[in-house]
Amino acid sequence: MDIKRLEEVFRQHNLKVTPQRIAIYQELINSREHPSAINIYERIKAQYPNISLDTVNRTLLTFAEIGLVRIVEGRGDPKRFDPNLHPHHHFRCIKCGKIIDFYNEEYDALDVPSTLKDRFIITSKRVNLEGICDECQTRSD
Amino acid sequence: MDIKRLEEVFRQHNLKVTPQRIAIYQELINSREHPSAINIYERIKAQYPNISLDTVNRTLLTFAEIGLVRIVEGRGDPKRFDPNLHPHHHFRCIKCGKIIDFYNEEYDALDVPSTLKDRFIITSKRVNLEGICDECQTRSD
DNA sequence: TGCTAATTAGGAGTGAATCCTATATATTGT
DNA sequence: ACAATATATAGGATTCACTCCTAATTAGCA
Repeated sequence: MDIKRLEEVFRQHNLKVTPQRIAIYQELINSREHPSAINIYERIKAQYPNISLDTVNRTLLTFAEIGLVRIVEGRGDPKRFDPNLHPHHHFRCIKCGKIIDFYNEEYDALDVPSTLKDRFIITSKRVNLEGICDECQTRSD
Repeated sequence: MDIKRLEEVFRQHNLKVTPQRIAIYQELINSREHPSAINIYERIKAQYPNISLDTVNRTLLTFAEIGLVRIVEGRGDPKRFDPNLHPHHHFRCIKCGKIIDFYNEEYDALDVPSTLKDRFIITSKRVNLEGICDECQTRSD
């Protein structure tokens, strides 16, 4: 998504186009590792030394609300954010915490059981894999 | 799992059989809502007024390590615990946070893509659904 | 029953996220 | 271009969920 389009999305949701918002989004799409708010905050300080962590956090949550990013599913540690809106799934390494996107049409096509579909509004369906990544397998610790 | 069997599991892992450990496990299996450490702590205080939150937390993490419970996947809020070791999946309500177990053989039988199987050791595979539960749909808020 | 290592209680400390409020800024109308 | 105003931000205080530390206790064994 280019900046023009991003500004459009902001305006569609009555959000002002601020340099902080744009910088935060750019930092997010330029990183492949599903960063946390603090990751983003640390990196963005080079460009905006006075930016506050609260702004980064608030902005990322706003992005999640308007569907511009997703909060990655995990186990209670710092929230991590994902700007990839294409259907995909995650593998998470239980040793180093690395999260890897993967695509799989069989997973995308899974049906939701009708007992659930009848009772709940389903907004998201993801397959989450966990295990030990290649690097952590060879690392001697 | 009855107490006899539980004590056996503790001993198998060289964990001492303490009344706190037993009470925490019982509290967990007696609740259907995937409670957090603080939930358990609050409830158990009726029985053990002096139990410390640290004990509850530490114990639950120990249980997770030996595979007696699972930490539920979520989005960075307090960790929640699940004593159900049968293959199952979760629906989570994005409004009230309720988590509902469901069983589905198609989901259980999903293959892991070989590109991942070759590279990583897979220890867990879960389908996570999200949406709005029946109660939150009718609730007027 | 006494010994020893594991466990616990309670309080201090930490890290992430949120709240508060005065200041600054993006947008709208003129 | 400028003023008005509603939003957003910075920075600090606060809250929340753990996690660490240490002295006292206790389970399990000899």
